[in-house]
Amino acid sequence: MASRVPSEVTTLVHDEEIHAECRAMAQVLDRIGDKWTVMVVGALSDGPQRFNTILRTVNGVSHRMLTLTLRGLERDGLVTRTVYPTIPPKVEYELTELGSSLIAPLRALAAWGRKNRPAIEEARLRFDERPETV
Amino acid sequence: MASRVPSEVTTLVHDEEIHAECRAMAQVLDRIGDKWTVMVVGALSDGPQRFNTILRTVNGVSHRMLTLTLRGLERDGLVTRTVYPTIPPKVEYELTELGSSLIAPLRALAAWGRKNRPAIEEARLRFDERPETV
DNA sequence: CCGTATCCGATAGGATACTG
DNA sequence: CAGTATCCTATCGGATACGG
Repeated sequence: MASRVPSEVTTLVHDEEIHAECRAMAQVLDRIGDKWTVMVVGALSDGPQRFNTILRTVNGVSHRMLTLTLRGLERDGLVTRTVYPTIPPKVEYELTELGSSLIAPLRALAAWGRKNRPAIEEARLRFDERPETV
Repeated sequence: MASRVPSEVTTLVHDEEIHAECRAMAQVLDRIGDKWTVMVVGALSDGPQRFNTILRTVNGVSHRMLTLTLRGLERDGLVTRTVYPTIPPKVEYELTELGSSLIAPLRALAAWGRKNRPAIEEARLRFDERPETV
C-alpha cells in the first residue's frame, strides 16, 4: 500500500463507489442468499402466519430450517414473533416495516426471473450441447 | 392428491400465483445466490474486463471460484467470453444484453441494503444482548 | 403446536500446484 | 495470462427424535 499519486485520485473515488456497492450487495446476499429466507418472506407478505402454516406454504422446507430461518429474520428485525401461551401453544410470525420494505426489490428480481427464464434455459442448452473442445 | 372440493378453488388460484412467485425466486437465487456472482456482474457493469482485472476488482475471490463463476454466467448467457489467441493469451468477459438487464434489479437490492444496514445492525445487537431465557 | 438437539451426507469454496 | 485438477475444510441443510 504505497502512497498514491495524484493522477489516480479520480479512479480511486470511482473504486470507492464500486466497493460501497459491493459491500452493500455482499451484506444483502448474506441476509437473503440462503435457501429459504426469501420464500419465508414471501409467505409472510400475505399477513401474519403461524409456524405450521408457513411450513406448509413454503414447499420443501424442513421443520428445522424453518425455525432457523425465522430466528435469523427475527434477529435482524425483519420479522416479529408473538407467542400466545395457550395450550397447545400458538406462535405467529409477522413482517415488520423493515421486512415489508424488502418485498418490492425482491419482486423486481422475481419478475426478472420470470421474464428471462426462457432465454436462460435456451442459452444453457446451447452451451451444454456444444462440442467438448472445438 | 385427492380430488379438490369446490370451496377451495379461489384459494387454489391464489396459491398458484404464490407458487409461481416462489419458483421464479428460487430460480433467481439459484442463479445469483452464491458468494461471487453478483460481485462479478457488478465488476463487469463497467464494461468488458480481463480475467485478472476482475480477479483484482472482486475483493477476496479465488482464482478457482472466479473461473467457475464466469463459466456459470457464460453458460446461462449472461456473459460472453472472448479469447484473443495472443501470447500471452488475453481473455475478455463482457455482459450480454441479458446480463446487463440484471443490473437494475440488483441495484435496487443493494440500495435497500445500504439504506437499512443501520436498522438491521441495531436490531441484531438488541436481539443478541437480550437475556438468555426471559 | 412449537422448539431444540443430534447425527450425517452433500456441496461450496479456499489453497496449491501444474499445463498451454 | 488463463484454465484445470487435487485436496481439504467448513458450512448448509435434511431426517429424526425428544422436550415443554
